[in-house]
Amino acid sequence: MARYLITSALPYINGIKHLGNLIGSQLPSDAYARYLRAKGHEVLLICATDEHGTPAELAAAKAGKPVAEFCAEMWAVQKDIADGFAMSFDHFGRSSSDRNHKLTQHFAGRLAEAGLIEEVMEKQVYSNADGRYLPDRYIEGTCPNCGYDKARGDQCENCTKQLDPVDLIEPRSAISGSTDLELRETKHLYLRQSTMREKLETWIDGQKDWPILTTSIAKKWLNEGDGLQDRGITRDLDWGIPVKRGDRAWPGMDGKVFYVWFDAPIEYIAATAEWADASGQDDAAWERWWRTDKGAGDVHYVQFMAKDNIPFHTLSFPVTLMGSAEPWKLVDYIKGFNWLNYEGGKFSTSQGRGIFMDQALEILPSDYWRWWLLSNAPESDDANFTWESFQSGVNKDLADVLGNFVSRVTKFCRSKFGEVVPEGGTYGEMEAAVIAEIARRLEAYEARMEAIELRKATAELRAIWVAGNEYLQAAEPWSVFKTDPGRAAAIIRFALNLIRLYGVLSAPFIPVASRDILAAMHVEDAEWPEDVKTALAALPAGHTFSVPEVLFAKITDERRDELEARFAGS
RNA sequence: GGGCCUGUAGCUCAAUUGGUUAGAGCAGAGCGCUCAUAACGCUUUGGUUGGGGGUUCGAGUCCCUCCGGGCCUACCA
Repeated sequence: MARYLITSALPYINGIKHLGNLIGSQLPSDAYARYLRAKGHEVLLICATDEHGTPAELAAAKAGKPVAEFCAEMWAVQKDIADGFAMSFDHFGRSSSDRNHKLTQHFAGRLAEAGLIEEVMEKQVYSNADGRYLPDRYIEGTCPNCGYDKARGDQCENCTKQLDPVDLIEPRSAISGSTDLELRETKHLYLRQSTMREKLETWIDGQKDWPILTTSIAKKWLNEGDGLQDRGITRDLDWGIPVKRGDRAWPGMDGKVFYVWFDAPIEYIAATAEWADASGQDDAAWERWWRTDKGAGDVHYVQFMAKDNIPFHTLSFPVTLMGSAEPWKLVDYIKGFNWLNYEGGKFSTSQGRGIFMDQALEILPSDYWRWWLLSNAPESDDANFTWESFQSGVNKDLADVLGNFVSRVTKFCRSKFGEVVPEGGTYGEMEAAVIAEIARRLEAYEARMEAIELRKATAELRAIWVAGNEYLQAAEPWSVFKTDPGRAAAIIRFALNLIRLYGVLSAPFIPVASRDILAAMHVEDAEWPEDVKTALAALPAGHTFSVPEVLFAKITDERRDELEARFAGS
């Protein structure tokens, strides 16, 4: 029994996320957490919405709502959808919470005391028409390098040259199109990351088991050019966490807020505090997960995120934690994911291309998506969603292999023995062989889960399901029944126990179906098996069950074609 | 431009980190079974591991080079 703190990257607040976002962090973190809980570990799974920044303000303006109201509504929407996908978050927080305000200001104060904050006067583009400062990305103009007329202030998408907004010819606001822009002097706080470069590198070099994807991205930032650069951690915005030094005002920083990337990871901690508050616990309850001086020394902390988030989790956030000179828990393992593409291209919000989380739930139950996404997770490379692959995965794995196994066993039993585990007969070599096979597969399955190799884990789980069909085919209870009903009873008793075991083992990936399977078997609480032979004796003769409804309906070719056309985009 | 990842069967992926004959699932072919969601099981077709060169007793794995795909490059998050 160990203690695992697990965080999923925070989904941004400005809209409903698509399936690529889902498989990039939330879904794998849930499968991992469910597995560890089932194994009896103490687990805390944390997620939250990331609510600050210019895009949130613009999305709110577009919706015609005050930003605070907009974020509150979108948080509720995202929470509902997460519930719809059976995410087992212990807490789904908000980066705009009071807890995060306090903690973010606390960290800023500590960093300032440690001499890691520098005040810098800089020039920022202000748009009079929009009444706001514009981030580089929101300034458009003609590229001085290639003449492309929709170049952005940070980079020209046409020639990929990196730009500064002042380089643009005829710059305009990307929000309003206004050319009424001016450069204004404004003061900002910079986090002196560069001073901690060596400390970070030592820390990262000590992480021998991190994936290449993770360490290579981190090392790149540490060593490229002049090395790790200092980073602005404040912005001229209304919506955000006001710049304060602990609980004291910060002279000269009135009206400014912390940069979203400074406060977002701190929300991992704040959300844990929100969890304690919501469950009526005191500060010690969350501090034992985060403070190594208050009980977090034995915590194993795993972060899930897509690859674009890695620099912030390997560099900026650790600088915040280490720089505070307080004993905060640092991440032990980062699980990074590549991208999920849609039918060979990118998911696109603006073009309506691909599938969004709310739409997915309207089409089919969450387990269908969970299974396909997790068994095709972009772990080693970008992955590709196609309707054909989705249909095949759902129909073959879920309907034919698992669903049909449950169906054939329970229906056969009902017709020959009634809805009760039959008695009589004995187990022989055939059953011993199945027990050995499943024990071997289970060991592999557990090893894959512990290594967070989810694709490989699903392959092992599938093989465990297949073993049931192989057994049934070899044992032939439908033939044996005619000459030796007692032996047929033993076979079915064993097969019904396999169903119960599948219900237990499948829960990390398809929790709803697992619950349905166990409910059909009239099992209240199912523990993860210590020993396969014992687990396959859990349902004794005389135990009743109910033949379940069809667990997984197949996706027909017509349905697939219809969905494919519907989501093709404009 | 720079850096990183990647290329294995028609498709999606493996290959115990340099070790016998490169394996699975899907798709295809054949056979079997009839309990079951026309489901299941068995057998089987299919690869010069992107091309070329090198190191080695031995290379899918290491090195060089060429070709293809992808990502990152710090103010979108």
